[in-house]
This record gives sequence, C-alpha cells and structure tokens, in this order.
Amino acid sequence: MARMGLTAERVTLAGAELADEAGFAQVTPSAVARRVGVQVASLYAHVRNAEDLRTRITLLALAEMADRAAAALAGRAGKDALVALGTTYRDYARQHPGRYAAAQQRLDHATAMASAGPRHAEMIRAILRGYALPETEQTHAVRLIGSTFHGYITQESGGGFDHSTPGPQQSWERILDALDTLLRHWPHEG
Amino acid sequence: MARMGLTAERVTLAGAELADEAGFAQVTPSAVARRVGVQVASLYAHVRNAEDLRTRITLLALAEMADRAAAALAGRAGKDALVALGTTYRDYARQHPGRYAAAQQRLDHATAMASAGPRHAEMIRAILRGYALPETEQTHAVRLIGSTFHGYITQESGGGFDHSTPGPQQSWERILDALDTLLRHWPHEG
DNA sequence: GCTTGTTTCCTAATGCCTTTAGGTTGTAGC
DNA sequence: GCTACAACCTAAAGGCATTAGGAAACAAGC
Repeated sequence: MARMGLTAERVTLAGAELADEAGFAQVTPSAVARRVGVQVASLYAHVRNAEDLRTRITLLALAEMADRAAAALAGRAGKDALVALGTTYRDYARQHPGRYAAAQQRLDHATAMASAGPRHAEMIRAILRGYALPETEQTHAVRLIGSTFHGYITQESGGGFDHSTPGPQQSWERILDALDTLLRHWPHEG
Repeated sequence: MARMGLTAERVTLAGAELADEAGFAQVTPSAVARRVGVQVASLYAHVRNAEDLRTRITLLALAEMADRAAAALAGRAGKDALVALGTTYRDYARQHPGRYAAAQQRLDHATAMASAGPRHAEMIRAILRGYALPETEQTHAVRLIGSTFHGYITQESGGGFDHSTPGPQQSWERILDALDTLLRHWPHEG
C-alpha cells in the first residue's frame, strides 16, 4: 500500500484547505481523510479526534494571522498601523474564510494562553502607543478595536453587507477613519 | 400512544431551549426529539430537515431580539437609545447564548429579507436621527455600530475577556461612551 | 541479505445520527 | 358510529466518529 507520509501538520493543513473551500463546519475526519487519500481510521494516528483536528486548525489560523500582522505592523505607527492591522485581518478572512472562522472557535484556557491569541492583543496594544491614551483606558480601547474589526469582518464575510449600498470597501475605510479619530479624541472617564 | 400535540413552533422552541443549555451546535433532530419525548422520525412531520430546524431557531431569535429592541428604544433618543439597544442585545446574548449564536447563522437572501434582520438595521438607523450625520455617512455608521456591538458580544460570550482585567461591564460602558462621542464628532469625509 | 522494531496504513465492528417509506391510532366533525 | 386528517410509530438505508487489532513499508543493525 502506497504510504502517504502523513503527519499531524499535513493533516491540519489539509483540514485548513478544506475549511477554506467548503466551510469550517464541513471539516470532519471523514472529509479530511478523503482529501488526503487515506482511510478514515488512519487519521486517528495523527489526530486524537474530531475536536483535536478542529483545534489544530484554529491554532494554525491564529498563528498565521499573527505572523502576517506582525509583518504588516513593522515600521508603522498611528493610523498607518491601525489600518495595516485591520486590513491584514480582513484580507486573511477573504483569502481564507474557513481558517478565519476556525480562529473564532473557543479554546480552553491553557490552550488559549499557549496559542498566538495573546500576540494579537499585544499588537493592538502596541498600536495604542501611537495614541495618547491613559493607562486605565488601554484595555477598553483594545477591546473596542478588536470587537469592531472582528464584528465587521464576520458580518462582511457572512454576507451581511451584500444587499445594501455602498460597497463594503468604502465602509471599511470610513470605519478606520472613525476609529482613528476616536482614539485621537478618546472621551475622558466618568 | 400519548400524543404530544407538537407543532413546528413547539419544536422550534424546544430547539431554542436546547441551544441555550447545550450550545447551538448541539441542536440536532435527535436531541430535540429526545427533549420533547418523541421518536426522531416524528419530528420530520413538523420540520423539513436539520437545516430547516436550525433556520427556524435563527428566525425565532432574530424576531425575539427585534421585539425586545423595539420595546427598549421606545421613548429614547441619542446616547440613551444607543445604550438601550446595545444592552438589549448584550442581555439577550447572556440570557440566551444559544439563540444569540443561532441569530448569527447565515440565511439565504429571500429568507433574510423576510426575517426580522432588516428591522435591526432600521433601528440602528433610527438611533442615528439623534446625531447629526450626513446622509452619505449613515450606512457606514450603521455598520460600525452593528459590527462593534456584535463583535463585543461574541467575544465576551466566547470567553475572550475572561482572563484579563478589568471586567467586561466596565469596558462595555466605556465603549458605549466612545461610540456616542464618535457619533457626535463623526469625522468629515476624505 | 536477513531480522527486528517502529510507524503508517488497513479492515472490521460498534454506536450514533439523518432521512425516507409506510403503517397505526388519537381526535374532530358529520 | 364513521370518516378523514393529523400525529405518532416502526423499520431500514446510509453516513460519520471512534476503537481494536492486523499487515505492510521503512530504517537500522547484524
């Protein structure tokens, strides 16, 4: 029997590709086994079970996005950095919708802490150094930026903007303008 | 055999309750049949298939949220209205996490247009009447508000804020402050 | 070249899920 | 009481997840 030379990494990558083509919900051991040309049971030598497979794709997506974001942020600050980060996420979601969906999957605490997740929060925090925000407001601003990016991208990729004008690109630019303005004029507490 | 007197509505409601207790992903014909005390095959008299069951729960959640939001907005304007709308969504997600997740499910165009979805967009637009935004900016602002609300609520309910301080309630309040400030000082185009 | 151990992949089997087909029995209206 | 329509049932086919145990490729040592 011809050996495929599978590893956990190759299985994960095949799962990620399948997610992008057919949706993260379609990523099952059966479907991945068909894609790599192997019997279903053979997958279980590389991956514990269906949940493990999905978690590995989540971790892959988080890491890929963090790498791209770090590269995009290099040498940028202020609004430039804000736009670069948001656009990195948005482009990733457009190029890899299944992986982006995988990245939203909930992880248990230990796994989340060991993942690239915290790197994302750190990068948003780094952007805030270009704005004059009091220390106590930083976490709030991080959460606002993360929420807005994530909310916009999921709604856009879910087709939420498909049936109204203007196009999503224009709104995206205006929303980045608005976030930049907001960070430069962050309201005082109370 | 004791008849349960099921209808599509009762099946949908049972599915919604199950979603809130066990997660929307666990809502299957089998599980719902067990919950209502009926053989699986009997469900198919009321619901076309698994996807139809899930879609009905989505529509229920969208309608419930729209009703609550409309009630909360009555007699309010400006920041008051903004806070009331956002908090209605957030409270709904906390009380009914499975239904909130169901509400994010993608619908085909015709179903989406016939759902309560457009009512949500209209309500956000109504709030903007309390702010002086140029006509061409309204859609962008609607999308910003919707994205931020949805992004924050999904991250919070997904445990994204569980392992950092301060608590999510404080961030939520600051984010509403920030959105209000932003809408009052919306940046000019270009 | 042959043996030995490890790894990769296989077949087989169990149990759960979805969906369809066709039969039975409450229940409401006449 | 009879008829007709629901509501519910059993039975069966086909798919997916998972485990157990076996065969066959590959690497290393003799």
